[in-house]
Amino acid sequence: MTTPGPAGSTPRAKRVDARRNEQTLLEAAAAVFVTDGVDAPVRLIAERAGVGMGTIYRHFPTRPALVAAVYQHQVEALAEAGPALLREAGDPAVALQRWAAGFVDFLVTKHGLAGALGSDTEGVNTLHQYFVDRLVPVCDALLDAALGPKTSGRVSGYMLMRGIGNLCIGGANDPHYDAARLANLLVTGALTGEQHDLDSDAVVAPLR
Amino acid sequence: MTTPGPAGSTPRAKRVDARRNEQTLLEAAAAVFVTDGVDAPVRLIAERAGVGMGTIYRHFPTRPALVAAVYQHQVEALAEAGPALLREAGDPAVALQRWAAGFVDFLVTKHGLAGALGSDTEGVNTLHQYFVDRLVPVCDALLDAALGPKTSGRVSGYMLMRGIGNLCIGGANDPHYDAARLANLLVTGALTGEQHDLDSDAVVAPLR
DNA sequence: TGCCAAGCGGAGCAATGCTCCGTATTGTTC
DNA sequence: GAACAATACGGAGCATTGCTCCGCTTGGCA
Repeated sequence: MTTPGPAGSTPRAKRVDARRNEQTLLEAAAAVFVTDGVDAPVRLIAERAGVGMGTIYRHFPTRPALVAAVYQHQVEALAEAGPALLREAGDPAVALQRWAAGFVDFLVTKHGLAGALGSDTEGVNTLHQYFVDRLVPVCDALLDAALGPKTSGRVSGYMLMRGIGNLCIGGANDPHYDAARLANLLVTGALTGEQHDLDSDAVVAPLR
Repeated sequence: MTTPGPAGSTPRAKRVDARRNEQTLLEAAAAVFVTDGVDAPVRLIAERAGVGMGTIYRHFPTRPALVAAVYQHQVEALAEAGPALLREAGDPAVALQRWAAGFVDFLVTKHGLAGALGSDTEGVNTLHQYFVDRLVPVCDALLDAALGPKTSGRVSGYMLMRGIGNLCIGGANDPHYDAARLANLLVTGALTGEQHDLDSDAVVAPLR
């Protein structure tokens, strides 16, 4: 459904200036994201690309969509790294730890990406959606390999990834915060299994 | 330094209308936070309190400061729950797990609090600061009790709390996400200790 | 009662994501 | 090569934020 495809009348290819602008925009956005972080204003990207606001929004329906497009390659690489690690590493648990480390590194390298990923507003966050669709199956496969076939209580790849993603928020500006370390601990916890005897009500009651 | 104190000439007590407005504002803010989440616009709070924008900003220098003031009681309760749990529970590890569960419950109950907490912009986020000052020592004490006196490699209370806080971001709107569960796993990981053999470069290299 | 510091309200500023529409460019058709 | 849609472009403008500024009001002391 994403490629034009020969359904109905041929929808006529994009004009060359359109294609060129799309490319220019991707490059400009990538550059701006490096210098100003993923939260850089759209206007800045437009200016850098020598293009108007409207042009951006014709090519990318929303801001997150642009971000998703910029990082598409890297997400792809990460997705492919999963099976590869499983082959190379002897222990599937190690493979999972390494893959998680790679994911963390990717997120913290791009300032603010993790944060942008987390804002699941309205359920129509393209960025979030794209990451989930592409990477969750990979993560699930790693978990399966490490813990055996999925049991009902086991943590899902989706949860683990969202957890890691959230841990990567706000890492910069804070030398005392180490997202990689925390993610490692989280994965360790996921591999270890859950402690089940908690009854939080004792603590929680006085707080409401 | 926060209370007027008898340094220099007595600075004259606040006027009654000012005190009344401050109280009204705290109540209005609490109410709005419940219905609209912690991210509710300041204008809305002012309107609800029947008060102008300026009044809010005279009483609370910045938006996060208002949020901090609103949740002061609960934070206090959570801080006091730490030592209590340590006394009651036989196992310090269990005490830590329970305390963490209470922290999570507090954060997810208030829509968006965790997110507001995370935005450490400019280093002058009162909200963040307040939580850290009051709760980190408690968390450290629990960790000490569970893992013995602090060793160089051990995760710090600060990191653990920030990690848990981040895990609580975006929990609502997503039935598949369970912050409490992830936090539990993270604490389990922290109690278990770290896996040290990761060499993320193998995964990471192709991503940059 | 008169005075004035303390307090108040809300218009206004700057930043941001996104939309709208008049204008310019492209590529097809003759 | 010229005419003419269809497509694409630019950027002014809208709505929403957090926060500031300043003229007016009011509490409380003398």
